[in-house]
Amino acid sequence: MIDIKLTREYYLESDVVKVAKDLIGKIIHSNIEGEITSALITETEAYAGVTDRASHAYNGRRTQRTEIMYKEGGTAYVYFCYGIHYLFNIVTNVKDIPYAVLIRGIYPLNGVDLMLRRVNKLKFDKNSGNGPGKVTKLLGIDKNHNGISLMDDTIWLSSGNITFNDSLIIADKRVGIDYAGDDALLPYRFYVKYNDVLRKIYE
DNA sequence: CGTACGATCTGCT
DNA sequence: GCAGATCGTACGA
Repeated sequence: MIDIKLTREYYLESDVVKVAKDLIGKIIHSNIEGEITSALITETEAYAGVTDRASHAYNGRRTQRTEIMYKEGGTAYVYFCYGIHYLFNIVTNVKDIPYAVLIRGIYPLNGVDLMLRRVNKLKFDKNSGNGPGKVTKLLGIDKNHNGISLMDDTIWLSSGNITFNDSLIIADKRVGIDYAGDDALLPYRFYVKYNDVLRKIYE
């Protein structure tokens, strides 16, 4: 099975929740100043645009920051949070519909030494890639990557060659959005249980 | 212009 | 388990 870069069509999908789930098991790659890393996507969250109170674009909010979310699917939306962290999102759907998927967890595959250096650690454990702030740090993503196209060769995704059985993918409510009222209860977060497949790759 | 706070992580207790 | 770090963004005055 060949590892194929995800195309524009993939990101134009209108059901952002479906994309969030489908991204589990895909591979994310970064080439930051010639330093290449890749990792398996293990946790995501969907943000469903203008009707989703948890979304930055709720109620059609358009500001300098959120403008990126209105771009065509396949665009990177990177923003700064808690004064410390950059969070990486993938814009989906067609232009002017501000849907996005937050990447919350990865397992390092290639460029492991480089990633360890970036987080100043000696070795990984299975928690090293869970948390959206850790994801960007491991991959070397920061605000310079806000707005770039995932068709380019800086940050891109590929199909990978792993398919997780549906029963291994858990849907749950999203994290850290208590202010979103009822929308905080929506099962828009997806993650794969640490399982034998991962153990085999990772240990 | 001033201020409140957030899609969090780490290290120490 | 909790406080501290640390700053861009949004919004109201």
